[in-house]
Amino acid sequence: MLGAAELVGTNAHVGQIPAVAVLPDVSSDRFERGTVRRIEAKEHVFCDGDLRTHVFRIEEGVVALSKLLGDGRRQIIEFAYPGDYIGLGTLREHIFDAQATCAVKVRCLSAAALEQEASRDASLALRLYKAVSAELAAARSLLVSVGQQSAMERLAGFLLGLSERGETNDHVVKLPMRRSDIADLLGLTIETVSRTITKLRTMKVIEVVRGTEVHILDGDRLLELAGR
Amino acid sequence: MLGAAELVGTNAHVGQIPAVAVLPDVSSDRFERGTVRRIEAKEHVFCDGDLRTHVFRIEEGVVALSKLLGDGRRQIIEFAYPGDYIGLGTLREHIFDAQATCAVKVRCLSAAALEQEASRDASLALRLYKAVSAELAAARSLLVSVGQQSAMERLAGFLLGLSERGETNDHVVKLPMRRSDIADLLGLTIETVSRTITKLRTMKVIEVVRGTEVHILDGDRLLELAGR
DNA sequence: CGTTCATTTGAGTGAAGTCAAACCGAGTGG
DNA sequence: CCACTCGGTTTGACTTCACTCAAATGAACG
Repeated sequence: MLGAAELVGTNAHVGQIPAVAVLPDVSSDRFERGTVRRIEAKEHVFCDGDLRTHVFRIEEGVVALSKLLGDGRRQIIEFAYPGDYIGLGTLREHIFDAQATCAVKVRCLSAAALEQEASRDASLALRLYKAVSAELAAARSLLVSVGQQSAMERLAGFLLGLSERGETNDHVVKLPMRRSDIADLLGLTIETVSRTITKLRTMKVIEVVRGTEVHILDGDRLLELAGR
Repeated sequence: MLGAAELVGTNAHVGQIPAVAVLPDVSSDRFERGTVRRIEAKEHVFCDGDLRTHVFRIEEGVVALSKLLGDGRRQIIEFAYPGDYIGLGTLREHIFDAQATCAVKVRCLSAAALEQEASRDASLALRLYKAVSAELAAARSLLVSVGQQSAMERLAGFLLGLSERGETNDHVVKLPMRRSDIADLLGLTIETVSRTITKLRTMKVIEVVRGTEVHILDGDRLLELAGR
């Protein structure tokens, strides 16, 4: 097993930031070990093309996984929330950017050690399998939305998704990301996202507080609008 | 372990079709065991909502994995080619349709037995992990295309993808699916797919024989048009 | 209080969608 | 062997939803 020292400063993009808490965790669960590291808003956890040296578990905050096209277009693949893993897979290099949308804490796990252990420990390997399966389901569901639904359907679905995941109560949704992040997730532009939110407001389906907090006034209507 | 008999006729949608070849395979590899079953074009291997009793490996032909929306809109998630697995995951029920685009042969593997064995055999679990990881990469790449690219970019990328996978030589691509399948994969309409193909023809980038065979005349140009 | 960055709103455009008709190739049966 | 059908594909005319460009508004912070 790798020592904590080897987990610090290995990624150039966050290398400048010292780990806030170094916890050489003694838990028997591989998923619980590793150092925790703080990453500021807009900083990268890793970049497209980086060697995939670590897998990260989000402890706090939200990380956007995205692909940047040559001309600046960007598709967000998913938002990773506390408890989610990023950097899983079998490729030698990352093929996406992982960028903090706000201040974030991640737990760093050595990818090599994880996979080596998984080749001996079936239950660990199965957990990896289940974790990627969940990501797969999420990616496919987003694909359906982006490929087939209107701006309104996509946004309504997005808000419902957040409210279901929500730590707080079901009809108050905190948006921990910018409009541009939502736009790039849903395959829309900032302007379309904004106009659609405005439309939902004028329809009295939602109410927006300080731009970042959405109150769902009419959940049934929102469900309809999402097409389900 | 389940015997071959238990792998036959368990799926209502193909239950009428007797297995063409019953092969109680003695291979030590779980992935090689199971009966092979023939499925005609347009028949379902499984449906959205079905219990996930089996995992299938495509032996021959192409299967479209898709999600049908209430009003008839459809998003194809991926085309599964020989060697690919469909039905992997951890959910109790399927959440997509799997439909043969042409005559197909699939090998049927009991999902329960597979997962039970994986919980004991780490190398099997790791193979499952890698298989799903590959699907995840494919789904994400399609998502980027559908979310950010123009009709021309999507179609050019699709043709390049086929030519790279191609069994035959690199600049002849067989299309084993209808225009509507391509449209539903790329998040376009039949008409847009057709018009875009026509544009590629008039640009002398491709040539189309009997609607189903695409000859790539100018691969470099096609790469450009795909945005890479 | 001014600067900066994010969001909203407005006006006009365009890429892809819709609806409708023509076309084409493969079968089928007179 | 040819006329007819039938599914799939192509083409045409028109519409629309979301994009682009541009300006106004608002919130956060020194």
